[in-house]
Amino acid sequence: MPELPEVETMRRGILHLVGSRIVRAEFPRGPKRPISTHPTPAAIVADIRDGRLSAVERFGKRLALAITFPTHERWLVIEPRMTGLMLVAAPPTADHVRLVMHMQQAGERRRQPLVFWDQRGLGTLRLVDACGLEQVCGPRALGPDGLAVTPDDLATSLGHSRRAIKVALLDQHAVAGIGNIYAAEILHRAGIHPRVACRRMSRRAWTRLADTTRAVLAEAVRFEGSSIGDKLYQTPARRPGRFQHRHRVYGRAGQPCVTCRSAIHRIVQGQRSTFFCPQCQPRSGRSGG
DNA sequence: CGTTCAACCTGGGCGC
DNA sequence: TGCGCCCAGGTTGAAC
Repeated sequence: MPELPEVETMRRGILHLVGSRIVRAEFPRGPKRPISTHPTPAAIVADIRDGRLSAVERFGKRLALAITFPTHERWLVIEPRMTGLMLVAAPPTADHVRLVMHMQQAGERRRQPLVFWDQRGLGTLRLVDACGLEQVCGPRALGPDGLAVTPDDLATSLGHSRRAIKVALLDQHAVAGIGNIYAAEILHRAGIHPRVACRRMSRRAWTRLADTTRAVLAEAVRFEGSSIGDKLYQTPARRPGRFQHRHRVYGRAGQPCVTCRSAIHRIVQGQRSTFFCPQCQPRSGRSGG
């Protein structure tokens, strides 16, 4: 579920814990199968204990918690994948709680749990040093962040690609943070057909796409992400996001386009659903407004 | 280079 | 009620 806006909302929702100490951490017994971690859960628990949360960063769809000690620093890199959530409120179910960090602010007695919850368990946790962070979240691993991507970034990395633009937008090496929902919403607002080959994109189209990408993602952050059918995704305080009310194409196959009233189409690209309006998103150029 | 498929998982919705 | 199937916001690696 979580794409850039959802992960950014997670980041903001736990920022108030910066400065607090990890008194204790645990991987609960509940889940049937363990999630993927590196190193082992036991090693992570031992290595983050008594560390101080000194920063919360986001790299594309990944969250990175800086944990500092008197002598060194570690980063806990969290990849929520489909159903992972960071929570400071009571989790939806007890049996999908993957990691609990008991946080304590300096001079306070009260402990506050910071939870990673993941129903499907496809999420991953990695505890790395600064060098490891570079490998996992640095520019060799991820392209420019979706909130800051420029026309030049896109034209340079994708301008010669034969891939369909929708598929390319999901490539985290090209732009970091876009997933299936926002790829559809961005292309609709930019008036670009999802099957257009990257190499056929004009300079104007790259500009429109980069500008729209930043705008849509920033707006989705303001609305705290998308909670489809109020199901899984919620903010750390367990509020649903509100950007789903502004979706124009995602999940709307057969329904009228909000701008031109013609029916939204659903196709499959790279084994994933793509939603678009054939009227507003012509294969070449731009028809209407 | 690019595409396709399977795999990793749980759970909701649907048709029968 | 139950079963089988399809679907889902992501990523990876192997095969072609």
